[in-house]
Amino acid sequence: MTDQRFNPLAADARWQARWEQDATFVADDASAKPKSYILEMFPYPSGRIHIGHVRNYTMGDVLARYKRMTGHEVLHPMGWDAFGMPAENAAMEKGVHPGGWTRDNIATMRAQLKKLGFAIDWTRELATCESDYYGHEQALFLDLLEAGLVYRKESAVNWDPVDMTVLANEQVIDGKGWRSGAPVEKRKLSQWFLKITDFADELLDGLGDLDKWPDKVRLMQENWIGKSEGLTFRFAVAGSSGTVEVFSTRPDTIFGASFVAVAADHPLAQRIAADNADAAAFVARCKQGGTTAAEVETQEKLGFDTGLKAIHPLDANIALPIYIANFVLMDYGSGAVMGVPAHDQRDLDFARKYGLDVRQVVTPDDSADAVFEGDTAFTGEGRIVNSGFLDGMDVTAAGAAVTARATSENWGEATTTWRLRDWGVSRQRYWGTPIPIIHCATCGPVGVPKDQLPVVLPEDVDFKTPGNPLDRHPSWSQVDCPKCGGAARRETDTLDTFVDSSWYFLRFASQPKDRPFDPEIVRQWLPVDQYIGGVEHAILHLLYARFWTRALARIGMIDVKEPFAGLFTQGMVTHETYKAGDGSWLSPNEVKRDGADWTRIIDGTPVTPGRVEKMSKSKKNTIDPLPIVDQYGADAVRWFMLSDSPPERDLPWSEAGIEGAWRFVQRLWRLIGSVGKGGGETDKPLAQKLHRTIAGVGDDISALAFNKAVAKLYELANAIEKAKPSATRDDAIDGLVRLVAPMVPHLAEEAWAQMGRANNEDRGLIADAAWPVADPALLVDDEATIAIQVMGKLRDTMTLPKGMAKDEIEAAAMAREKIVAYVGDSVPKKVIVVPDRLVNIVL
RNA sequence: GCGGGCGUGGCGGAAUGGUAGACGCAGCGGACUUAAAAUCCGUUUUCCAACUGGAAGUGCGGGUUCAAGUCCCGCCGCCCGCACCA
Repeated sequence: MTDQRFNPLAADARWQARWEQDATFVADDASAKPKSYILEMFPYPSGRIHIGHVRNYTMGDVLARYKRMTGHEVLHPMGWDAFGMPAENAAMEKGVHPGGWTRDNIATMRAQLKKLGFAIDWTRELATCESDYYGHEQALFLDLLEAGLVYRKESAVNWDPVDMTVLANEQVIDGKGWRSGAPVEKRKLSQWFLKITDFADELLDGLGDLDKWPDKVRLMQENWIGKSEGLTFRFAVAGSSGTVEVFSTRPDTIFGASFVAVAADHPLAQRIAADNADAAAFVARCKQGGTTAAEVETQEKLGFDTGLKAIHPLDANIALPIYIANFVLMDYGSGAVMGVPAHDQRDLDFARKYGLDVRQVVTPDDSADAVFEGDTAFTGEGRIVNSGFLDGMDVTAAGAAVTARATSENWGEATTTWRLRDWGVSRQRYWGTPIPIIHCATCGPVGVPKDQLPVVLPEDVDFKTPGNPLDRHPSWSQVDCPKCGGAARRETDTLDTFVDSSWYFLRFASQPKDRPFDPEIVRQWLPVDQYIGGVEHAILHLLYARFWTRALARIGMIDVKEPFAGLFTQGMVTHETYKAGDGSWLSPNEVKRDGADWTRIIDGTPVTPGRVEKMSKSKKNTIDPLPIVDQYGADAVRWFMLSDSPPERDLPWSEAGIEGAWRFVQRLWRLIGSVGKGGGETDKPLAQKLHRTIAGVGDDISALAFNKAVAKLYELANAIEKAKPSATRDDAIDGLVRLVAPMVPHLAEEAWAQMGRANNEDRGLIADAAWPVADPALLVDDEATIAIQVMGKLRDTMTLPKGMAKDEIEAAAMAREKIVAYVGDSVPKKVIVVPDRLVNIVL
């Protein structure tokens, strides 16, 4: 009845054209069905689709198709995160325009995605680099500005003194600019910030409701927001009227303080540096190096003794040296800390280095030496010692006592501090959304009136000189002030691309021309039911999108607070690496395998296979999925993406794996071709297998456990192959086709048509067919295999009817020949019986 | 440095605290074939015994439990994030 072999090249094109022609996957805003919004993180148009994309979109696609078959109206859109630095780098390196480069890449990648047969509603495609997207973003920015959620302040950037340009963190390598090689400096610029800290509490509390998010992501966000309760208090500075304010989460250790440290850009440090050359040199040295936390925290801890003394608020006889230190961050707390070396590792390292006192004030036992030995700080619970009125209290009580005293004596107060900082969105770059602000000498910064939006990026820019082309553009920035009409200047910074990705899921739901979205339609689709992307976005993108959504909710534009009800973080695709004799990396298509050995194809020289690693251009272990799609068809590639590795873990790409998938696709095809040979016979074991598979595969797909669904489908296929022709077998094949349809949709459509089902249901497509329903009666087993252990070791198994009483099971176990041999004459001390599972005899 | 995760055969992995290794890949043996491809059948944790069996075994070291891959404590290794990569 069917062709001998499944021909994916013909089938893929045929069904893709059919789906497009029928508008099969176009989401209907007016549908009465329950909605399901499935979204994968949209790609950056880097040039070509890579395997990671294929894996990501295949997962979402299976879920989207499964939801369709289970009666949902599915929204599964696709777009392009199209602004960003790679386009500008391409412009500088290849002399192409960022816009042209980006749009060409989009065209290529769209065509590539279409070849994979994804069930995407392409009518909603968007690209963030087009003014019909970013213009609305500018309007939203102005709304937030009006609501008081946007402000301007100074903030440090990485400055390359040779290229005279701002560098991104990834452009700073070992503290040097990636192009110039010059040591990078921190430089302060006036920049725009969004008040995400206003939402810190909400964003933290909201995590509690996100029960379909991985715990690890919620935990990471919780730690990132970093709520900490403590005491803000002031030290008087000896010999002056000034004070230094510090924040500490451990006020109980206040008598253990042996120094105070301030950040290099703390006002006190600045003041001292103004008339102390050594201090100025130290402050300048702290400005060297990059701005990242990792860099700051791995630097050698350095301090500069200012000579000033801080008076201990609880004992005026204690004077603590005040240091300027490179590990204290101006952005956190008050930019100054008290150092308690005995109970904080970083403080201890610092004290040892500079020969400062180390006073122990918390003890886990009764030892109460005033002097702390050793190089490991004690940070645990214990009793307070050497601390005057606090002695004998536990850590919590002592903290409360100090806070109460500070409050009553007015030198400090209980404070909640957050690690989360406001979101700096200014970027000194061209290829991004222009910030819709006009700077006027008399009126200050003024928002561009909404009727003048979008502020469109000029196309005529040059990239021959480094720095921001918008800033250098001869006329673009010259405008009149919207308020006073006087000569003014446009803001030439653009928005962080994370802003673009903070609301694209709203625009997918609804895209009117005259406003960012229609709130009514957004209400229907949002929240996204299942969002899928890499863990690398666990914090920034996901937190910013949560914030942006809440900000829009606060100003009354939408009523959803959490954009993503369900989240799944998928693993990377990895590949073995290969090294030539000279140590250079080789790509997989430059090498071949001879038995256990690997050789280089061009000259037959030996090759050393290396570790399986994340695909990267530098190690040349990348695989281009498109030639593989052309060779094996979309279904084999999709099947391989789903089999074996759990989706949250890394997937090692292998030639053998794709060939295995190809063989399975062909095997399925032959199996389906054998349908219709049965008469009226039934085959109960096969029916049970089918219905268990139906139940299991549905559960597995819902949980995104695709590898488990695949394993169950293999088992069903094996069982059908072994079964004799029967009506049950034909039913099982029908079921199998429906069950594999979300994963190998082209083959399933082809089979559906060949099986003559095309005219029976809906529009004749399996994409619209119903997901089978498991018969509960066939899911239960009437027998159980029971393990028999003696002293916890498996010695025998027996098969008994399900639901037998414990004592009957025990008696049956004790009567087994093997068990009698093990137990002998001894009387068991105890026998544990888990009905239908196991018996454990303890001697 | 800080935060988070992961670690099970040759490989990818499966396993509500209850029979570790389902399912797949690769390998090995066989059938079919003039031959090959394709396909099909069997086999495959390690060690000892070589028949039926026994012992060890889930990164390392401890612990809880009748029972631990799973729970607890301490390590090691690798991966992700650290606010201007997306």
